[in-house]
Amino acid sequence: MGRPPCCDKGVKKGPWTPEEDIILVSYIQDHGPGNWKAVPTNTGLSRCSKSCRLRWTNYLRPGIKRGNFTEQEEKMIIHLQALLGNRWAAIAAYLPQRTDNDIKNYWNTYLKKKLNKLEASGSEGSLGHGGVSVSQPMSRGQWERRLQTDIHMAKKALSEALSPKKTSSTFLAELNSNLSNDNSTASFYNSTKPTPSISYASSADNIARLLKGWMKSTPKRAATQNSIINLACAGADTASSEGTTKGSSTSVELSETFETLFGYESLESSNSEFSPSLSPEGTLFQDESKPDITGIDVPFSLLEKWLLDDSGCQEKLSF
DNA sequence: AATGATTCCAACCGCCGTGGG
DNA sequence: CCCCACGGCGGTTGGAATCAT
Repeated sequence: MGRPPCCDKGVKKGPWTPEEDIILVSYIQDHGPGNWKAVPTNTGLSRCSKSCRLRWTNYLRPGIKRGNFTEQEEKMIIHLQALLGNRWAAIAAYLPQRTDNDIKNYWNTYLKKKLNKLEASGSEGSLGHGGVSVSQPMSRGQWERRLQTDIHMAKKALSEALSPKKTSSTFLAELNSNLSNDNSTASFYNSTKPTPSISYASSADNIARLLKGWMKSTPKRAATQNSIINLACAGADTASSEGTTKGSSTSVELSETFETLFGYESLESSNSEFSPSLSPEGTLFQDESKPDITGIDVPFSLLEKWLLDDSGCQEKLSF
């Protein structure tokens, strides 16, 4: 039997208006994201719950970077797509500022063509393992083993970082320092060149910014353990998981450690400006759309380094 | 300038997993 | 157990924007 449509007839479809966005954002300000079923009822929006959730997670949620994928992001997507397949939500976990929908669109409209073009032009191997359809000098199994090794190393590094000598603030300071010192990473995080988007996109941005002060007044509501981990690690469930390590004991321990170490207060004090890169608001909200970061194992910078490190078997991308 | 083709992306659709009753 | 509601995910689509002729 077919499942009845989630949306009754009468619900509005199509593009969201600024007014609808404001209503939705206002509601989420008051109640926090979640319980989407109740959103249309409580707001009077003629939208189905899924539509509301999608609008929030893909567009209105703070901390989203739109358009202009950097070369680093591009590489990461290619790498991760090769590793994980079309698991866009998992891939998006590694690109905290991007939504799965965005990545999926980017892949389907741009990267896939690029790769196909490369393949057709005979520059086989130029992507190394990165290209899905490009011949792979290293087998998937080999990549997974390498990944495991790197994850192990990353865990070790994380443990060191979490040693009692280091306070959360120093760790965060180091993290920030790493992010800003590493050229590739810095450019990755700081490339906030505004999208030449339509006017409404900008206004949606502004709507998201309305939330700037909200989390500070209601920090606990949407703040979860994972979101805090998100800030430090920025997602890493699937690298090791691919059906294996979600919720592993190590992950849980690390999660708990993070939870203990990083209270909301420390996050708040370290970020007064709404930053698209390391904003607590952003990451907190990202948690709503990417909650499945339970298997946090690897500091993002390390994983990213690995992903972008082509020394092993990756040649320079030359599109 | 007009028009047809192509690109891009926001939003929708339908399936799946999960948790509560 | 089974059923159902819900949230999440990946695939697909419609139409606006852009490009080519």
